[in-house]
Amino acid sequence: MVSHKCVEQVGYKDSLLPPNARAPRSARRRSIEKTVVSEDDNMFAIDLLATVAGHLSFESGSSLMSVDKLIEDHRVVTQNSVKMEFPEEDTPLMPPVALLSQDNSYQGSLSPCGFSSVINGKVEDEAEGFSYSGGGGGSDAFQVGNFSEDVKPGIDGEAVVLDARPNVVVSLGSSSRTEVPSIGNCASHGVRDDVNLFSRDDDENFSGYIRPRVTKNSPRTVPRIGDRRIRKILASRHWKGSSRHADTKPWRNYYSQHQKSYPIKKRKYFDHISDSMTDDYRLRTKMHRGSRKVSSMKGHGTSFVSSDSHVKLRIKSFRVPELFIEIPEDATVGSLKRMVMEAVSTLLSDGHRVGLMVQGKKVRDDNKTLHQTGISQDNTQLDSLDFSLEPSSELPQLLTSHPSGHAYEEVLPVCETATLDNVLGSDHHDAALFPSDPLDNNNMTEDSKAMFPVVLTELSPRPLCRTSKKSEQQQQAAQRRIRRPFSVTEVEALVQAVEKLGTGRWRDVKVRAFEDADHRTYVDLKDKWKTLVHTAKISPQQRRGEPVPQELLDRVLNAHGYWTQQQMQLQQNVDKQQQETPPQIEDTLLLN
DNA sequence: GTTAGGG
DNA sequence: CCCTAAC
Repeated sequence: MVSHKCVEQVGYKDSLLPPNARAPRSARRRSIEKTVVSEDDNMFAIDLLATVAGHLSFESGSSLMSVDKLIEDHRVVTQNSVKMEFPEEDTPLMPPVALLSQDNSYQGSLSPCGFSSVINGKVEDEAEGFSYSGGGGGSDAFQVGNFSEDVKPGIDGEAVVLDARPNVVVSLGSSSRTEVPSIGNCASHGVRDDVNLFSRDDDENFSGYIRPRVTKNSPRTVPRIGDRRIRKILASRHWKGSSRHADTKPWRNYYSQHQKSYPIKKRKYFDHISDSMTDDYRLRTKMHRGSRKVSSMKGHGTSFVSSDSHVKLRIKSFRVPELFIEIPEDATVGSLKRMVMEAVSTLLSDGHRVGLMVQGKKVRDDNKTLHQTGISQDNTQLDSLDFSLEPSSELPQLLTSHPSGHAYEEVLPVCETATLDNVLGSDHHDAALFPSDPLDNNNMTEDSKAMFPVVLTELSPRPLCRTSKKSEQQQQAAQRRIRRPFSVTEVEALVQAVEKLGTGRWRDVKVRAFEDADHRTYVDLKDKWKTLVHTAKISPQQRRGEPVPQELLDRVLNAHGYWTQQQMQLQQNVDKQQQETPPQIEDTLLLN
C-alpha cells in the first residue's frame, strides 16, 4: 500500500518540494507548541541557594563584612533543583555536587526552570555513588543492513543530570501551630497521605543521565506479566510497572540505562513534623579553613583557594519551612511543582529571613563582623555554623491552587482505581507507578534521593476518601497522559532502531529500543518518528523544543527516505506480481 | 494487537 | 498524545 504521501516525502528528501508543503501538519503542531510555551512560562525557578561553592565562598576578602551583608550577598539562587527529604530523617548530607551555574544566579528573583536538576556543562562533583552512564560514539552514516546488534547508540555527552540536589525540605501538612483551612470532607478528616515528588521533571529534556553506580534490585510490586502484549497495554493505559529481567542483548536495555524519568514518587507518610522551625530549616554549612590549599572539591569554580582573611563557607544542605498547598486532585503534577516552586521562591524572597547560628548560638546582631562573631579562618571550631530560614510571620505559607492564575493544561494521571490516594498510598505502589526506575532504590542513601514529602490538602470535588465508587469514574479516569518530550538520547535510540528495522515495524522498534520505557508505546514512537521527519524537513528556525542534533535529523531523513523507497519497491513488486500472475491468484482462490 | 494517518 | 479505521 503506497500512498501518495510516500512519494511526496521522498520528494521532500530530494528537495523537490518546498519544506512547508504540508500545511496541515504545522497547523496540528500549533496546539502542542502552545502547551509547551505555556508550561515553560509557568515554570518558576526555585533555584534555592544551596550548595554553590562559588557563591557561598566568601570572596569579598574583608572580614569586616557584616553578617547581614554576608547573608544578603550570598542569598543566591542557583540553577539547582530541590532535594526533597523528610525532615525527621536526619540523613547524611548530600554531597554538594551542584556547584556550577554561576551564570544562572538570581538574587531574589525567579528564573525559569523546573525542579529538576539539569546541569549543563562538565560537572565534576562529589556525587559518590553515581556514575555518568554516558558514552561517546558518533553515529555512522545510515547504512541499511550494516548494523551490528551490539552497536549502542552514542549519546551526546554534553549535559549531565545530577540527582544530587540541595536538601530542601518542604513539608506540606498540618501544622502543629497553625490551623490549616481545609475544604472538603476528607480534608477535615486529616488526609495525610504524602506525595513525594521526585524532582526529576519529565518535562525536562535530558541529554545524559546519572544513575546509581550500584544497581540494586529494587522491589517491584507488579510482577512481570508473561504476555508482553498484555503488559504493554497495561503500561500504556495505566501506570503499571514491570520488572526488568537481565537482558543479554545490549541494545535492549539501552534506553532504560540512559533514561528513566518519573514525575513523582510517593512514600508513606510519617507523622512527624518538626516542632522547631528553626532547627528544621537549618542550613548546614561547613567552614573551610582559610588556606591556600585547594579543597578536595573538584569542578569549575569550586576550588577553595582562599586568600588570607577570607572565610570560606559551604552550605551543604538547605531546608525550607513548612508549606501548605491546596491543590485540586485533578491538577497536574506540573502545576503542583510550579506551586511548590513558587511557594519556596516566595518563601525565600519575602516570607522569611535568614538566621545565623554559630556553635549553637544565635547571632542576632547583624552589624557584627564575621570576625567578631567568631567566623574566621582561624577558628577551627566552626563546623557548626548554621544558617536558618526564619519565618517573618507566624503563619505558614498557604498556597491556593492557582497561584499564577493559570489553568491546568494537563491532569494528573490516575491509577486504575481513579483515586488519588492510590497514587499517594504507600511505598507499595512505587514500582507500579514508576516502573523500572533505576533511581527507585530503597537502598540508596538519602543523599541521593530526592523526596518531597507533601501532604495534599484535599480540596477536590472528588475527595480521597471516596474510594468506593470507582466504577463509575473509571472511564473518566482515562485521562490524557502527561506530555513527555523525547530527549536527544531517546531520539538517538529511536533513530537507531528505525534505521535497522524500518518505519513499519513500530512494535519491534519498541521492543528493541524502548522495551524498558513503559511510558513509550510503539504508537508514541511512531508519532515521534513522524514529527522527527517533519522536523528534519523544516528549517532549524522553525523547530521548537530541545534541539535535535542535525546529525540525528540527517539520519532520520536518510532512514525515512530509504525505507520509503523500500516500501515503494515492495509495493511495486506486489503490483507486478499481481499483474503477471492473475491466473495463479484465481487458481488459488478457486482451490480454496 | 498493530499499523497508518488524521486530529 | 489521542483517536480511529483498517488489517
